Amino acid sequence: MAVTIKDVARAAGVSPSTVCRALSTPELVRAETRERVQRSAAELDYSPNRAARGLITGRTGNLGLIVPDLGNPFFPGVVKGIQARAREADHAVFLADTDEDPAAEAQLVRTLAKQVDGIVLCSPRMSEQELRGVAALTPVVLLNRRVGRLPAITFDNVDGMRQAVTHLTALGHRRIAYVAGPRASWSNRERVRGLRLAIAAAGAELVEVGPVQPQFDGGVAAADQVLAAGVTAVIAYNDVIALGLLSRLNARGIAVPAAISVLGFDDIALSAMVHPSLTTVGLPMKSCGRAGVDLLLGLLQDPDKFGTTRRELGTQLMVRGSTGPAPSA
Amino acid sequence: MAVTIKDVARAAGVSPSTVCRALSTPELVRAETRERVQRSAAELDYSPNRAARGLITGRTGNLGLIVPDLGNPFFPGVVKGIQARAREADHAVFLADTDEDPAAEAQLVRTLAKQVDGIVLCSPRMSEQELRGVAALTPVVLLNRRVGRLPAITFDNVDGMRQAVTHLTALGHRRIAYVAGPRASWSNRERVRGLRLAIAAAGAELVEVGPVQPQFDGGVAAADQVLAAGVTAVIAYNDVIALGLLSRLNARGIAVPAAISVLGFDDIALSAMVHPSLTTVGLPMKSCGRAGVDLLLGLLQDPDKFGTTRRELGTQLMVRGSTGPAPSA
DNA sequence: CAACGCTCCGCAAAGGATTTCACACTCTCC
DNA sequence: GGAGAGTGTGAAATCCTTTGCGGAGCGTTG
Repeated sequence: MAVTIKDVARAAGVSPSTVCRALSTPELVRAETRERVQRSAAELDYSPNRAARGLITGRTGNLGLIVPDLGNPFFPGVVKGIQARAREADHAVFLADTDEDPAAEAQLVRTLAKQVDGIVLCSPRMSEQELRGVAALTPVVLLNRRVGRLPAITFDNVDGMRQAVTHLTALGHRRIAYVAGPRASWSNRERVRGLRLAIAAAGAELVEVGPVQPQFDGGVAAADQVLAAGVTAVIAYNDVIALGLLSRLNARGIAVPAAISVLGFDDIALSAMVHPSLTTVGLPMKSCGRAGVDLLLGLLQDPDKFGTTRRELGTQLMVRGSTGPAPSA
Repeated sequence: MAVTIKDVARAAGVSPSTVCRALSTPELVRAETRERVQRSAAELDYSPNRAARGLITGRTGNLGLIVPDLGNPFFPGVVKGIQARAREADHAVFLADTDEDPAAEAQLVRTLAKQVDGIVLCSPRMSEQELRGVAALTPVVLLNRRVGRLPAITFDNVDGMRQAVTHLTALGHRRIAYVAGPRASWSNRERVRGLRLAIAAAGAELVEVGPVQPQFDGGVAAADQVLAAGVTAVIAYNDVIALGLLSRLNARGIAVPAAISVLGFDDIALSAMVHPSLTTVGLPMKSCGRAGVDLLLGLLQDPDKFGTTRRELGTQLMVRGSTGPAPSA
């Protein structure tokens, strides 16, 4: 039923070999023949069966993409970037959502490994050891995590925190709370590191709250501790937590930013839609996805390319309505 | 490098044919042999090359999934449902995001068609004609859209609107605005239909505003028209528009729900996180995804199964903070 | 004892594309 | 005019798995 290389060969009056060459290495076939073949292929709307090709070339033209939770608005941005770049490179993308289950991650890599040329692992939750294990199975690129010398795209969390703290201290805040994300999270550790550096440099004071789940309810739960800590500003591990904070503060009748400033991380679309809108450290999610695919495809072309296998992307503070001058009291 | 059926055959001291049979049709091979083969396969961690299998069986074990925009929080829910169900059935999922481009949809179907057993089309934007065209290429299931007799999973929009209007009229609202989504949207047409029925049944009055883009800014843009219409309640085509409404109303100092009630559609996660939280008609997104995969897999097993190729899922009004009694004035 | 039937397994073909190798042909140059 | 180089094409092998067909071996029956 589907049109095969033989059909094209018959239509063009040549052998399958020639069809293959005319389409994949045109310079090897005489101009006249080439055109005849290409015309026949176009007329029949022929495109090679990728499975059959993969069988012999060893390349499938597919990429795997594993994310912890599509429901977290951070990920769709990354996924879109990956999608777009992969399509440009004529690759299809297998998507798998692990529901935040580290065990499922490793399992899925193993399953996908045989069907793809490489896998993009988005904010993987599994241990370093497991990660090295699966990296031995198939080419892998890490997004938003760094482990040893494995290829990875990350954000400059430290500089992001510097921007955040600079913004807050410029507004007169001297005592700042941080609502921590999961201890196992690499990006949380990086953000804490950057935060401590920036706080120390500014001579300010830091109060750490948490860790909490990086979800709305985590922020809700942390809000009262933040208030009890007597700070004038709070930085959340991510925007979703910050939104939870805003919600609870609002419910308790605390004015934002008049009484307390709130600052998030990620710049998910939602952040601009709430009231007050959320000041946040923006991460280039789409670029991250694109860069990840670029890196992976590069690695596939030239497997021993060391050196540029890791990239760090810049961040940008988005100042909105949830931060303001420290209360003069 | 990868372990093939021959490796297993050698290890077990049988032919590749026997290995294949022992693993896929165990009853055809003697118990003793079967166990030996299965043990060897397990030891070598063998699993059949799906591309090679697909080449001969004609089934790839892959499904395609096309969504207009992952950034719209409605879709990740559906995608997660699809993911989960597909994985249970041991199928992998190709994901493609069209960025709301109807032309890309048709193109992607054509590209994916050869690599998958069937495709789930999520809220497709393309025309009925194109839709029928691509349905001829490969088995297709529609989600959130109905066209002729094509297999489809939809929501009971009419009943959803009935619930919404019943809720509002019970609160004393008599004059209600509707902010319409895109004219080309099937679900918008259905919602309008249900709305008119319910409004007529309740003897209330309807003011239609829009259509606007189904995005935050669309809601922002519609808010002032809604206010000018002198209504006491407004129903939005979807939650994202409703959030835009809330934002603009808040900016203009209009109290919600004291001065005006706002009601959305979809129940995206965000709706519960804003202030006031959004009353909305909840759609079972995950179930929708699961049902779509079920339908598709059923169709693949038995291609001539007419009758149960279309399902409509119930909706559930989620009453939250954005709706209240009509102002007594 | 011969014939038949059954079970279990191996051989070989098939599926679609790529690639190596060899063949045929043209052209050049001695 | 024939040897050699170079170009363009086809035949056949290969990738890995599945499956129709047939053969070997054994047990049963007339």
